[in-house]
Amino acid sequence: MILALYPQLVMGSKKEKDISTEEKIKAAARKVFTLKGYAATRTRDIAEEAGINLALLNYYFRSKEKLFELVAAEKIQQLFGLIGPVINDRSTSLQTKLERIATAYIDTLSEHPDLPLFVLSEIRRKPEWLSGRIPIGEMVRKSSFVQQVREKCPGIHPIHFLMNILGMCVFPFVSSPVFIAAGVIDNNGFKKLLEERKKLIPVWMNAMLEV
Amino acid sequence: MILALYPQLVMGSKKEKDISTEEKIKAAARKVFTLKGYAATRTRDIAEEAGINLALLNYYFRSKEKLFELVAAEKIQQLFGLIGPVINDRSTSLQTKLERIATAYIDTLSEHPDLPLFVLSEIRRKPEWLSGRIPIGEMVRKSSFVQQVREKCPGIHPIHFLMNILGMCVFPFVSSPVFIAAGVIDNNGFKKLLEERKKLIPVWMNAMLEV
DNA sequence: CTTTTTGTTAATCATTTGATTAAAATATTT
DNA sequence: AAATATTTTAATCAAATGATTAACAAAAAG
Repeated sequence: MILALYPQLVMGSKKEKDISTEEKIKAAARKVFTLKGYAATRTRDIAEEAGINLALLNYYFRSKEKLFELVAAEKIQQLFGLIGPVINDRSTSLQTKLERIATAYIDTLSEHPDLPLFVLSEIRRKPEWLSGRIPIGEMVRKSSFVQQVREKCPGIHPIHFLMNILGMCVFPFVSSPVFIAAGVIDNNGFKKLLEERKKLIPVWMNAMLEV
Repeated sequence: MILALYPQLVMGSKKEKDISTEEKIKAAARKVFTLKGYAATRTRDIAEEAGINLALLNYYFRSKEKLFELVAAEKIQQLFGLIGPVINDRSTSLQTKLERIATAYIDTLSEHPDLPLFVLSEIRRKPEWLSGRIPIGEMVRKSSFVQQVREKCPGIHPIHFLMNILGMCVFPFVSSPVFIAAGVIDNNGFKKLLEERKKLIPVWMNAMLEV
């Protein structure tokens, strides 16, 4: 009866308004956490961003930590969820996979530019976070992608090529603040660069695999 | 006479022991800041790591912020100082430059694996930090490297290739916690991979430039 | 309409944390 | 050795911050 403290945990007890408020907080948390990281984020920042009273945050999510874990899990899924279906698809050629990885990552990260640095930082801070979840290791090793790379280029460990394509897709986003602050390129130039890379990266990857 | 508060600022007033203590604090700050970032670092962590009283930190460096700026400037220099001399050397071939960049970065980052994520995170947090310093933009655009890339591959913006080689060198270090936590590779495998990459990256870069 | 449950707020707590102070210890100068 | 200057420490401060509480408002149930 009085056990409906922490509504998030009570299935079916949600009313229209709850969802709206809870979602407002989650959206604010996503924004602030990904922008500033866990340590630099104050629960008051999130509350303000969400336009709600600070106490509500704890009412819905109990603690900063709990709210963060929710957001982090979501973000990790967002980043790594992309690659699984592509590299495991046995019906596509290696060429197609390379094209799909490049466009999928560049398109997604264009809309969430701070996703990679956030995830990489937080996983380094707490690696066990990832260890527990989906066994990415298995998935990668048994993937059709690794199989195809191994056939095409037997002398070299396939992880090299996974690192290369991910690096070429992701690195521009983690390094863009540097390139822009350094005056090497401006915001529009960066956008144009990304469009070009969608087509260039698969071509480059092919060239590397031919070596 | 009593103006020797904050000894760091008073030239020539340093005694043997000062340097030792000051350096102990700086070394601790380097370690903790690069490992945890600015926000997650407590001055007490640094004091403990250095084996000194907390007040001494403020005695020597006035504030957390000041100490951090010292460390950050050093780390930024450490990361970007590497590339300047190489890409500006007009007496070397493009091939040689590629080899030098790969070995310089992989060797340096092998000893300071958390350097890139630290610098990238902190520059994103405060981009004006970089803007004020050395004009990297100028240096890159006028570099012999960019010149040579432009000649070899006129159709494609040279920044692509700068991003590619930096990405292929740096990305393994920022992503290694992920690959290791995910069980895709272990620590020894990672070391071996890095050794291989020193030779492979220049070869791959050449292949890309031929496309 | 009354009662009960759920959602929201302002005020407050307890802890953490960056920084300071005043005094003690150590070194340097005269 | 005495006087002075410098380094180090323990104790403390004030602000920031995550979290709670108690009261109130709104909604749902009876």
